Amino acid sequence: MLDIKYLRNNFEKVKEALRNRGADLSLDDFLKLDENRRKKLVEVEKLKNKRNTVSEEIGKLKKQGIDAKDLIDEMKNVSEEIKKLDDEVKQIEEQIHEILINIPNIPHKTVPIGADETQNVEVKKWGDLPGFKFKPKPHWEIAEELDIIDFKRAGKVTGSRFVFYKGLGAMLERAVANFMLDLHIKEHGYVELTPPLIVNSNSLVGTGQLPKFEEDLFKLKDTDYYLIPTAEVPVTNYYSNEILNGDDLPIYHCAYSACFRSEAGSAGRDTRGIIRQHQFTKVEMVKFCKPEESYQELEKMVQNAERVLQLLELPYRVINLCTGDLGFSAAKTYDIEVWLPSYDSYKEISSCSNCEDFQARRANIRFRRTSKSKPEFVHTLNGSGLAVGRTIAAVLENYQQPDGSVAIPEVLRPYMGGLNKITKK
RNA sequence: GGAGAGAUGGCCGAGUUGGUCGAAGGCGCUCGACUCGAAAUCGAGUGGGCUGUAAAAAACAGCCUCCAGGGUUCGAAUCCCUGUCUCUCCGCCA
Repeated sequence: MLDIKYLRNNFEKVKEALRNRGADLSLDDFLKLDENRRKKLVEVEKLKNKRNTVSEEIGKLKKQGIDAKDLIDEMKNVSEEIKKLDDEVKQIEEQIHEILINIPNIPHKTVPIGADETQNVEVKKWGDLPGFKFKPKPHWEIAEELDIIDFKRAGKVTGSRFVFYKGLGAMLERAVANFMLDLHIKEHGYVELTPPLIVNSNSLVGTGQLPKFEEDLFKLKDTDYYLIPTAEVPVTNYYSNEILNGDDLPIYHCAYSACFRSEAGSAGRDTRGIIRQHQFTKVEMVKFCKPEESYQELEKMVQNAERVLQLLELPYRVINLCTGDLGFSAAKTYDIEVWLPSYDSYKEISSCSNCEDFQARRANIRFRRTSKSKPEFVHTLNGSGLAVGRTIAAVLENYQQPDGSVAIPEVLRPYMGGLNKITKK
């Protein structure tokens, strides 16, 4: 959510920023509503002041046993008038809130201006692409042949876009997750949280998935609960409605969780394999920091995510998303894309965003620089570190051998009981 | 799921026959005095949001805020309704 004062005073600037994002929003009503609200507030506050002072007087008179009937009658009218005006103000405020809550974040000045993903800017490339001397297979074929992922039975048990990991596949899933967690906890300074996988709508508004993107979520019937689409939601909201101590910032949390996405509107995309699932696991990184340090923290977070791929020795590139490709809450986002031979291209495996104070304002997360200072909104960041399913796909494809087996990356072996290879039975 | 109790400021905790209650008292914290310094003691201060004076800061004034949302009333922390959460007991369960 934008600061209402900022919007009021930088109206044209905001409109331009939204145009760059391709967000077609009409803000025309805003200024009028805003002005009207303040006019009405002055009016009603004056009346409330009168009511407060006179009511106090009535109390005093009654204590002395003096009849205050005239004053009470007068106040009846005042109270009615107040009720009427209060309703009007409330209605206006709802309209203003409706507008504010649907405005996406303003892109940072270092974000390239562009209409869509074709105008994203590659900022880094790492690693050598595998030079196969045989025809590499896509991960779903490798996995089925090794009997480590079962697509068919998941379809039977649940439906499309679900899988069972099986045997060494299931172990690999745990290994990848534990490797990532240990790295972030022990070397990058993150404190692990195991979050609820179900959150209420308020939390989803806090991080920006609601109210605009409800169709992407799984909602639990007849409740206010949703399955989380990412651990970013519970972890960011962990500090909602709190005022943090400035000395404790920056705060780093990581969380391993399942994520649930309806994938509405992506029918037909990535239908094979484990790239696009309704349920997948992910290690998420979330940071809370002071405004002046958030961009430096974003760079560090990207490095933390990159480190996972470097240690796994998987080739990747880093992309600076352009204005037209930014997510709703993000002011700046780097995507990390891993090399996937079956796609003959790079595929997103992490997305690291600085949301500045956009989520903090929605979720009301503040901090005090010193015990005497006024509260300020923190900046929040989030990034995948990494998506586990896509990492497994990348490992299977990049580490496949001519005989159909898959070598296990060095750093994962301790997590696989020392195993160095997954072979056919 | 059934029965009961509760939710007050950073924390503890008064206030529940409605009327100077934004809220006693204590702790904590900040500043000052005392001290070579510290402790102890004494004094002062100490929530948040919104609006106006104003374009902004300091300041001042007003409004809102005692879990949330409604209601009764001239007036609600106090009364009524709904919801959320916490605790105790019973049942069930990993």
